[in-house]
Amino acid sequence: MSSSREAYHHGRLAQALEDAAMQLLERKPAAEISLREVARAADVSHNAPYHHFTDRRGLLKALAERSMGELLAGVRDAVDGARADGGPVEALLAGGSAYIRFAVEHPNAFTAVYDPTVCIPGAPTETMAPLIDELEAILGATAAEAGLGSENEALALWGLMHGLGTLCAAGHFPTDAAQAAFTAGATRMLPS
Amino acid sequence: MSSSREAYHHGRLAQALEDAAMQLLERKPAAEISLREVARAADVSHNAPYHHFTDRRGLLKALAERSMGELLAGVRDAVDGARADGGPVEALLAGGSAYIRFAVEHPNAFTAVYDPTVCIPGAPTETMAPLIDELEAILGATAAEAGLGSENEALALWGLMHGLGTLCAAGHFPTDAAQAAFTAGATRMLPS
DNA sequence: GATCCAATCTTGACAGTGTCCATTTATGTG
DNA sequence: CACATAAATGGACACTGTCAAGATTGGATC
Repeated sequence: MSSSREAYHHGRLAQALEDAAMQLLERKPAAEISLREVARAADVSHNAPYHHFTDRRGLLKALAERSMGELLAGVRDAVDGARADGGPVEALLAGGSAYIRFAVEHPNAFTAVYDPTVCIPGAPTETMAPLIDELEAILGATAAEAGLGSENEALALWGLMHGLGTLCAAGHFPTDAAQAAFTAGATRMLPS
Repeated sequence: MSSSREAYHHGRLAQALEDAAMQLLERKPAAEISLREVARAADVSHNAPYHHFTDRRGLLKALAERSMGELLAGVRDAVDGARADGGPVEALLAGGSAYIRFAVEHPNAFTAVYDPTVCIPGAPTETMAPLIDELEAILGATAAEAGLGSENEALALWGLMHGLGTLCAAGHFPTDAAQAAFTAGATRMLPS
C-alpha cells in the first residue's frame, strides 16, 4: 500500500498510527504492542512514529486518551438517555452499566486508560485531564440528584463500578454478575 | 557475592530470584522488570532462571502468588482482629481497609496479582486458585454475618474495595479519601 | 517559476531483552 | 568410585526502543 499512492509524505500518519494501534488494542494488551509493529501496520518505517510521538509512551498516551473519550461518551449517552426516560436513579444505574460494559468489551483499552505508567494521574495529559474531570462531574452530579450528595459517596460509586468492571474484565466473574452486583450495590447505597 | 561461597549450585535459586524480583517490584511495575535484571540481582547468569521458571511469565506468576498471599494475610488478620474486638460490621470495614491499604502500599504487587496476562482467572495457578477462593470466602462470610447475604452484595463489596484500591493506587485520589469512601459506601450498603 | 527550508520519512546502528542451544560443573545415588 | 541427572554457563538469534545521519518532499520566499 505504500508505493502505490504516497511515497514519502503520508499526511495523516499520526492518525493512521493511532488507528492501527487502536485496532491492535482490541486483540492484545498495550504492553504487548510494539512501536515497530504499529509502524509496520501503517506501512511506514520503524522510525516514522518518532516524528509524531515523542516516545512509545507518547503513542500509548494517545490511545489512552482516545479510549477515555469513548468510555466517557458511552457513560454520558447512557446517563443522558436514562435521565430523559426515567429519573436520576435510573441514570446512575445506566451510567454504571455502561462503564462496566466498556470495561468488558474493551478490556485492553480500559486498562490503558487507567495505567499509571502511561498517564500519571497527578500530572495527566492536557487532553486526558478534562475527560477525567467530566467523568467525575457526571457521576457526582447524577449521584447528587439521586440523593448521594457527599464527595465520599460519589467516590464510592466510582469505585464500585470501576472495581466490578476491572475484576470482570480480568475474567474473575461473568458480565451479568458484575452488572447485577453493581445494581444491587448502588441501589443499596441510595437512600431508601 | 557469587565467587565467595557457592560457585555453581546455588541451592535456593528459585527463592533468591523471587526475593530479588519482589524487591524490584517495590520500586517498579512488573512490566518493567526483566528476567536478566533479576538474574543479575541474584548474581547468576541470564539463563539460570530458566531452570526454575518456565518463562518470564513463570516468575511473574510466582510474584503474583506471593503478593496475593500477603494481601490475603493482611485482610484475614484485619478481619479476625476486628471481629474479636467488635462485630461483623467492624470486621468487614477492617478487611476492606486492609485491602485498600495493601493496594496503596504495594501498588505494583497489587497490580501483578490481578494482571490477567500473568494469571488467567479462568485457569489460575494451583497456588493462586485457593488464595482467591479464600479471599472471596472471607469476604462472603463476613458480609453475610453483617447482613449482606446474597452473592451480588458480596461481589459488590469486593468490587467497591477493589475499585477504590485500584484507583487510589493509580494515584487518582489520596489514601484517606479511598478509605473514607469505602467506609461510607460499605456502611450505606449494610442494612440499617 | 526557481530556490531554499523545515518537516517528514528512510536506512543504519546500538544496547537491551526473551528464549533456544550446546557445553560445563556439581550432586547424589548405584 | 562411576555415572546419570540436575544446575548453571556462554553463545546465538530475532526482536525491541531509541539515537544519529541521510534522503525526499511540500511550501514559503524571492
